[in-house]
Amino acid sequence: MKDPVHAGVRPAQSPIADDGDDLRFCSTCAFGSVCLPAGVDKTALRELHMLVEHIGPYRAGDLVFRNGEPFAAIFAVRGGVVKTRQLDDDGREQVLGFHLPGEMIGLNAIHPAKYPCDAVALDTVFVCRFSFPALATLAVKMPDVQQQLFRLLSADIGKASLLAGDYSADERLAAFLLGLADRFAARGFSAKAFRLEMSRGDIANYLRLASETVSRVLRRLQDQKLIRVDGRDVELLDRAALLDLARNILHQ
Amino acid sequence: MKDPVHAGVRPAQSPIADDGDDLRFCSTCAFGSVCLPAGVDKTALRELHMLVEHIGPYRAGDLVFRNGEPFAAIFAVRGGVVKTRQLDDDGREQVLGFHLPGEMIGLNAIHPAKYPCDAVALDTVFVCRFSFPALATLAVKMPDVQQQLFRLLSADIGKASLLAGDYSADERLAAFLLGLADRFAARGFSAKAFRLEMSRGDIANYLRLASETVSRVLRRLQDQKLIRVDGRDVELLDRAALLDLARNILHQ
DNA sequence: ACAATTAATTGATCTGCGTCAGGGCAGCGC
DNA sequence: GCGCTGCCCTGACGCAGATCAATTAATTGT
Repeated sequence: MKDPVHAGVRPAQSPIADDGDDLRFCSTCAFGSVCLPAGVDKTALRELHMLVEHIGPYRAGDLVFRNGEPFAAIFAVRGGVVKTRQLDDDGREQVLGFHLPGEMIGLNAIHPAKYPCDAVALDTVFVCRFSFPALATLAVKMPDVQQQLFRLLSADIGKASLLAGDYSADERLAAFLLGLADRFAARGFSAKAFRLEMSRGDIANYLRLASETVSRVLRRLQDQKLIRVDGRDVELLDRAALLDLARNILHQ
Repeated sequence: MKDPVHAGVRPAQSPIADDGDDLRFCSTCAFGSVCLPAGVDKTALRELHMLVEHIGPYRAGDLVFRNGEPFAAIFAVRGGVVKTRQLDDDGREQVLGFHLPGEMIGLNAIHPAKYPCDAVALDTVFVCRFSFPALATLAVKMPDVQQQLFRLLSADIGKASLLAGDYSADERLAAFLLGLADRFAARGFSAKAFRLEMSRGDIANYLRLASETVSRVLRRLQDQKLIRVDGRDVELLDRAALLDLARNILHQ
C-alpha cells in the first residue's frame, strides 16, 4: 500500500483518474461536455474552471458529504467509488447508489436544500466540487451549462426508478453487473472485467436483497457460465445471456 | 353525466381547478411561485404566461404524451388525475406515478430527449403546457424560473426512489394513502377523505403488489379502523396509526 | 332493463427469498 | 502462535405475498 491513489484496485485498468492529467479525466466526466467545449466562449469557460475545486484523497469510509448538511455544492467523482446511503431512525442503512469516476453526486439535495443522504468513499476517492450557487449563476450566462444541469437532473430521475420494479434476484444482479460494465466502459475502463469495490452486503442492500441471496445468485450465474467471480473481481462471460435476464429492467 | 368536468368525482371537493379562475388554480400549481410572483419583473412574467398553453379536456384513457415521442414540453396538471406508465416489450404495464392538479409531468423526458413513458388521463383532465425550449430560454432571463426548474427536477429524484425500498404491503399502502392525502391537502382539497381515481390494479402495479393484495390490505386497514373504504372513496380515520405504519418509507 | 365486460373481493395453494444457523477464510493486533 | 473481527458462503426452514380459481359487484353498450 505504498501508492494511496492506486491502492486496492487490481483487475483491468484502475478506475482512478490521473491526477496530473485533468484534461484526460475531464473528457470522461459528466460535466466534460461543458468543461471542455470546443469553440465556446473562453471567458465563461474559464469561469467554470475557476469554480471547480479539486478535493481528496478521501479514504475508505470517509464522507464526502453527510445527511442533513446544508446543500451547497454538487460533486463529480474523479477517482474511486462513492456509495450514497441513508440511515433510517433505527440506524438501518439504505444504499441509494454507487458512483464511478465521471459521475455526479448531490443532485438530489437541491430541492430539500440539504443533503438527503451520506456519500461514503468505498476506496481512495477524489472529487471535483462545484459550488451550486456559483454554478447556477454561471448557468444563467452559459445556456450550455444550464442544459447540462437539466439533463443530469432528468437522467437521475430515470435511474432512481430503475430498481423500483418487482424484479427477481437474478434479474437485479444481471442488470446491476451490466449497468456497472457499461458505466465502466463509458469512462474508458474494461466492460468485461472489473472489481466490485462494494461488499456483498452493500450490493444486497442496494438491490433490496439479502446478502445471502447475492452470494447464491452470483454462484448460480457462475455455474451457468454467465460470469466468473473471484471474491470482488468479476468477469462477464456471456453478455447476451445477461442482457436477456436483465431485459425487463434495462431495456425500456 | 351531464357535466363532463365534474363527472366521476364524489366526496369532498372535486380535484378539478376552476377553468374560469386561473389565478386560483395557479396559486396551487408547482409553478405557482414563478407564475404568480409578488413584485417580480412584469415583462418577464408576461413572457411566462405567454408560453403557457391550456390544453384539455382529455377523457379517461386519453394520452397527454406518448412513450417515445420527441420531448418538447413539460406539463402541469390543472384538473383531474394523470397516470404515467411504461409498457415493456411484452406489453406489461409499469405504473410510475399518479399526478394530481398542480403537479408537473414530463421532467424525466429532458435527458433522453423523448418521453420515456405514457401519460394517461384517469378521468377528465386539463393541463398547462410549457414549451421546454421556451422555458429554458426564459430561465436564462429569470433566475427564479431556473431555480424552480432545478428544484422540481431534484424533488422528482427523491420521489422516484421512495418506493425502491423493500417495504411490506401494509407500509406501502399506508404511505401511498398518506402521500395522496398530503398532496390533496397541499392543493386545497380534503386530506381526510378523497377519491382514488385509479383502479386497484393501478395502485397494485404502482406499489409493486398484486391487486388481490391491495384489496386484502385495504380491508385489513378498514378492520383495524385506520381507514374507511367504499369502492374508490377513502376516508382516513387514524392518521397517527397510518403514519406509524408508513414511518420507514416517508420519514427520512 | 338487459346482457356483456370489466373490476373488485375472497379463499386456497404455491414459491422466492428472507431469516436463522453454522462454518470457512483472510487480515490484524497481541 | 492465538483469538478476534469482518466478510463470504451454504443449507434448512418459514412466511409474505404471488398465483390460481371462483364469486360478486360495478360499468358499459344496446
